[in-house]
Amino acid sequence: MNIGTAAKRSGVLAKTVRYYEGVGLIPPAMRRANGYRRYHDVDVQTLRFIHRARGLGFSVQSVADLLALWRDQNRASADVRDLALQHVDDVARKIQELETIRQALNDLIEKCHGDNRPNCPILADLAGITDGTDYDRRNDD
Amino acid sequence: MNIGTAAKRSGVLAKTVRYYEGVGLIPPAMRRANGYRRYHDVDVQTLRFIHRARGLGFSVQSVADLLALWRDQNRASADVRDLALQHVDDVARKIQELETIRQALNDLIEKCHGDNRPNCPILADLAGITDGTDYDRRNDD
DNA sequence: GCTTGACCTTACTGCTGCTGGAACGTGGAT
DNA sequence: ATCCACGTTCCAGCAGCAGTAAGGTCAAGC
Repeated sequence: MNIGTAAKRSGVLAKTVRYYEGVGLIPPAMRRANGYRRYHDVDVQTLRFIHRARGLGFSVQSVADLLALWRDQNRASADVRDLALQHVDDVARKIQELETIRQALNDLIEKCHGDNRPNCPILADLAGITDGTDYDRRNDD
Repeated sequence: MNIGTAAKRSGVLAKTVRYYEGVGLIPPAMRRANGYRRYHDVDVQTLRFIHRARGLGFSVQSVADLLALWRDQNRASADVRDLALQHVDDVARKIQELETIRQALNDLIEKCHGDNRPNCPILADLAGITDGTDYDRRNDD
């Protein structure tokens, strides 16, 4: 099959397949006489694997590692698990950061009237005004 | 003061200050006779504003919008609030995505023995094996 | 006067992970 | 003959900086 078919069957865009080849995530495809890349079912499987792993947020480098383990019949499942643990750790940390941000934003939003008047605790906070002054009676900036 | 001092006082790296000037987030600084950029307290205030806004995850473009509102004495606080609401929405969506990923990863990790043996439900899942077969009695790939 | 070291300047490259476009060749149907 | 969908390569661009090169400047110490 050509790249378009492999792309459709795997869920990876043809453009992205070429990119993956370019960065070495997948080996260079065999070519037909006309120069077209030729793919087989096994390649589609690999692309699906990649697609799922990327969907779980693994970096392209990590996907490369996972692929290597997948192909290694003598792998230890502990190595795969470690990769996943490392990743879930990163994800958890990222979630924490975003939760902190969300909380801070919600606090600020709650305090802001959101009307026609210029006074705004959000801007006041960004500007570094953090005292307890009633923002309705002062100039934020 | 020079850029290094402004950087230290604001928390923004000197390099980043130049970048912000380059992309138009802040106006070009006045120069001394020797070509050095010269900053004043008001610039440090602006940089701190930017630093905080970036810390809350606002994009550089959004920070530009916030800065414009900050400087606009006739702004409506509703406009600021809308920006914040839009952003907190994006953050919440991102958190949701990451939560979904985390859940999926944890489910997989839980199923994986993580020992010396090659059998690994994580790889099996990525490979698309999703039936209920006991993974201990089959070959994942 | 000279060196040292910290600071400043510009300009360019690289990072992640694609995505879009230009400019062109190919294949199959009408 | 023509058309369109598909394929090819290469180059540029997104965000938001960080790193590095190759220099200029300035104050302090000897």
